Amino acid sequence: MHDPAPGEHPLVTPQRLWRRPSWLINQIAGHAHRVVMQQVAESGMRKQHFAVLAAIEELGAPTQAALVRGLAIDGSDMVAVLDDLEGRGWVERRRDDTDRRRNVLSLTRAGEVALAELDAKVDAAQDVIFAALEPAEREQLRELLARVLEDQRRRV
Amino acid sequence: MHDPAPGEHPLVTPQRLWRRPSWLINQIAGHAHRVVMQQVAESGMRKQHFAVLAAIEELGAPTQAALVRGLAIDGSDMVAVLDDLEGRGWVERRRDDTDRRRNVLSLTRAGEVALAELDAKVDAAQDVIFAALEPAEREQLRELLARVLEDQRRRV
DNA sequence: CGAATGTCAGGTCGACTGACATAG
DNA sequence: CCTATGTCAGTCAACCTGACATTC
Repeated sequence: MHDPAPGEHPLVTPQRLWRRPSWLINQIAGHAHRVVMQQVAESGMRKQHFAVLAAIEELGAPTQAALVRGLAIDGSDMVAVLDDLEGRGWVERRRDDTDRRRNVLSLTRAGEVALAELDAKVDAAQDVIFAALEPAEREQLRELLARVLEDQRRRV
Repeated sequence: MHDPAPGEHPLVTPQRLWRRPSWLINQIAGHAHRVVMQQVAESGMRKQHFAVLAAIEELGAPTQAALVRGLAIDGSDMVAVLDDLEGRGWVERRRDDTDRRRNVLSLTRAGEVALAELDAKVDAAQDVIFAALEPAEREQLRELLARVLEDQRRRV
């Protein structure tokens, strides 16, 4: 289309929505999801795969149930994600001897390598998403968000 | 730092995720979605219905395409939302005489009433979601988010 | 027994893609 | 011709529900 006027599509959004933090968060979450996925999809992964890999490495040898609670990923989906990661040889599931209901998870060496790659890509995505903010402002935002999330979890 | 812990589950989440604003935003967006939906579902609505109603009222008599751009709702989904709103008698679609590709949208009086109700419910949801923040902090958060979103839209 | 864990089948909402007819 | 607009069909990731067998 030709561009005669400076604003061909004004891209108007009602004040009613700009004033709701929940709407803003939702929009940004959508954008963030797109950016992260674009990075992560190059390795054939999704966001949850990264979260699960990161959690397993950092938490030592967690059970599935621990990840379900800590990552707020549904138990049904967790099964599918772990099936996938196990199929790639990045994660090992083994039955806990002391409580045979539980699966204890661990990373393979290939899993650690994959995690390191994903980690860099997700990190790069942050810079794209929050490019508008100075480092100090980004940290300020992070802190406010963390407090909101902590409060939300406390009220479960 | 330590949980008062009536429950035995520490609810551990890796630092790797808490340090990524995009993960925090995603978690909060999920929670916000739940809270808003719970409010709005009482009227048999969804979030997008509210956004569309609010946009039509505030923008005057927009076209569908204007809403698609301004609200970042996909054109396909917009059709379904408007079908629904029109079916309830809250919105009217009429062909634009000067450009017969376009649908011009307007609220009925019943639509205005419904919007007012939804508006109050969505507003109440904000207080639940961001209860952890003082009013000044909430405004600070809103401003940071708005800048991130403005930047994101500028880079289309 | 009751509770927790992992698994499976299925449903919903929102984001998206591709195709299409009509109109400018 | 080419673009914009609205519509339709259908995919996909994330989220959620309910049921179930096994184990504590």
